[in-house]
Amino acid sequence: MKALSKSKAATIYEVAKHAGVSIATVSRALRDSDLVTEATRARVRAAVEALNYTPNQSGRALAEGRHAANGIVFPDLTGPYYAEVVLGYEEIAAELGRSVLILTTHGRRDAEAAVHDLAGRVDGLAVMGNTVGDDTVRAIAATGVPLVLLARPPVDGIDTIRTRNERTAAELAEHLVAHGHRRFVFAGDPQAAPDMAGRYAGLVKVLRAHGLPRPDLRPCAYDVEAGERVGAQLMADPPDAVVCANDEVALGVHIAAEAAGRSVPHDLAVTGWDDVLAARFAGLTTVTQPMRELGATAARWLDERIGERSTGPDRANPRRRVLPTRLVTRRSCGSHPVETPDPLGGTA
Amino acid sequence: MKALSKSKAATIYEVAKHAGVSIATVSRALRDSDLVTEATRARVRAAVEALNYTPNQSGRALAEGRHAANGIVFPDLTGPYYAEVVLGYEEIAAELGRSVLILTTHGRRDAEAAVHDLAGRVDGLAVMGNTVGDDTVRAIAATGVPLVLLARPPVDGIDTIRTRNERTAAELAEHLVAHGHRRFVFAGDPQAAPDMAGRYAGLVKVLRAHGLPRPDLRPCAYDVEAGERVGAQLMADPPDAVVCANDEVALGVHIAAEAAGRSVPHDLAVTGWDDVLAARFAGLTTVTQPMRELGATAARWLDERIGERSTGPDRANPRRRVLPTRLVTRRSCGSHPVETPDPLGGTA
DNA sequence: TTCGACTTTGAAAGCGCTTTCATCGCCGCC
DNA sequence: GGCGGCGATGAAAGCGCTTTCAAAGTCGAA
Repeated sequence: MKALSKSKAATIYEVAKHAGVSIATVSRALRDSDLVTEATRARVRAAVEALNYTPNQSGRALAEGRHAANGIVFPDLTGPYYAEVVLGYEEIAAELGRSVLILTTHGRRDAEAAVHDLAGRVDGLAVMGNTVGDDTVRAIAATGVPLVLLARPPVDGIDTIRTRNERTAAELAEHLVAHGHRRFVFAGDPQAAPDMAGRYAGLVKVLRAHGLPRPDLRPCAYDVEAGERVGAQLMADPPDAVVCANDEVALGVHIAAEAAGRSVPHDLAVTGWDDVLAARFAGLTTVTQPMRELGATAARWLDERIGERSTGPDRANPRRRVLPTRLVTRRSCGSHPVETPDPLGGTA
Repeated sequence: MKALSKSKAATIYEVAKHAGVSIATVSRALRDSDLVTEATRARVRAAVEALNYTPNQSGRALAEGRHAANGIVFPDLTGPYYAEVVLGYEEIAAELGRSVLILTTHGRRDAEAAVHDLAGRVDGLAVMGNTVGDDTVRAIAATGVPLVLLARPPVDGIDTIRTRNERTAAELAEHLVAHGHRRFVFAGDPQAAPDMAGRYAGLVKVLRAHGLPRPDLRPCAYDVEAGERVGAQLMADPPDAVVCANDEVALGVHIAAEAAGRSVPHDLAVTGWDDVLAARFAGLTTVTQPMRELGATAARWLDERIGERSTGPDRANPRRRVLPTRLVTRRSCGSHPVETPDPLGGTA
């Protein structure tokens, strides 16, 4: 019960010696093989206890030819969006006996190398959005590591899960037009992420269908501060509606508008995307996405692909899935609400 | 450039054969050792490219005797709190050349075993709050894996980083008392987490100092729904102030109060903890914590401990740090504000 | 009592990599 | 022209574990 001084972790050899058996027996006893006597198993367990043994998982991974770990790559954890995806992913991966390695590419220049390195540590990898280029994705897929792309356009024969952007954006746009809005601004960068491109496209399509002018495009980062800056610029000559790439931007625009003495939705409508908690309190019209499910589905698909790898057919027919999203109308989208009895709840 | 059909990842042996060198040379070429000719290196690189080689990190870890990975254990990613901590941790770990393995103990019964397993995959481990018992913490520390505890009372000689709870809670309580509040409720469970215990203790101390009755203790979970339930119960006979364990609970109470026709802060004050984005929009008085820094500091300390392990002295003198927190007063704490020119910003 | 069939255990190979140590050329120098 | 020295490379050991294969016990039946 001491061993504290040793500072070097015990190995299976020491456990074997302590228990008076071979390392093979120790391994079997710990793996719940029924090839060992109860008595032997007890002795081994006692030795494990005494030496405070923790199996080295690298050794195990090497011997088994698998890592028992999955990776996930995303731009950043900021905001609840990615956090929820990761959580759903981890939950299912853990159920399936896999650890989860995370990697954010946020402010890195060596992102591609880091992802490659990660690929060498895992049995399967989920990649979110525009974190790395298609070339890297293809190269990793070619090494045989199962991959699933999240919120990103499909690449070759690789499994992909997305959320519905264009159609729900169109629905949102129709709603705004029905409110009487005519001059639109889109705050966000369609080039920055595929999701954003879809949202922009949905908006553009509807405006065109109604013979309205194209939205004024204001590329910006995806945080409150960026929204505030865009909002402040707009306040000189406010449009009818500002469709924002996500809730953070929308909340920033909201703040800027009020700071400039404009009222939302009286003077202008503002909408977001993601339905963060704050959206509820700001009365922000937005869109909910099943983020947890996005992560969970990725983990399940990967597990299946990893299972397939040894047997059966390989990446013949890639899986594709688009998860539904849902418009949540609150008061920020227009001054004459047709809905929303509960100002905090939003419509179902 | 194909190898797609193989489905089996290339090893260093195949690269060596392809390049016409030994595996030692391949290893050296890839590790940027200056022991190889530029010409050789180029040949190796070409072979790596051609075979789409990704080094197996388990093999490397085993050979090097290190994992080049850190772990972090936390209850759940829900809410921005843990996400931010993880992000700060990952950022620094990545800078230091370490991957990050996450593990949530949320709804698990085998949490202790999972943490043990994780300990066998990493060079260092951060453990948040009440995720696992002290025994497990001690057992892992005894194996020689450097550990750092976050938001948790110190255990033996193990490094610990916390945020200031009791003192800032006292400050908050003083503020509320100054507002004239007398009957307090604490919504949250001091038994559930050490942080919560500290917040409760700070409140109790101040009330006693003022000769006021002890707060009415309402244990609850830490999400909006739990807050709503507690809030609904309280509305029959509203107290002067509801001090909540975190912002989510506070926002729930807020919702329940308004649903019951009570106004915050006119009829009762509500305060939270964490300063989530929504707190700004709900005008919630709360406390900010340097969560990112919490994670970042943990990653740095671990790196140092890992470095020490080979040389120098071991866990003789454990490190301890308490990160400062800061009261953010907004309108929810009292109806006659002494501060806060900007209703959305809060005071510095 | 003896033999075969199980059951339990041990010896050893091998997973993919790093690294020490030895070897092999090659250069410059005496 | 021979030799020491050095730079580049290869052979092989070993990291901690799992697993195959063989050996050693154990038991029941003949």
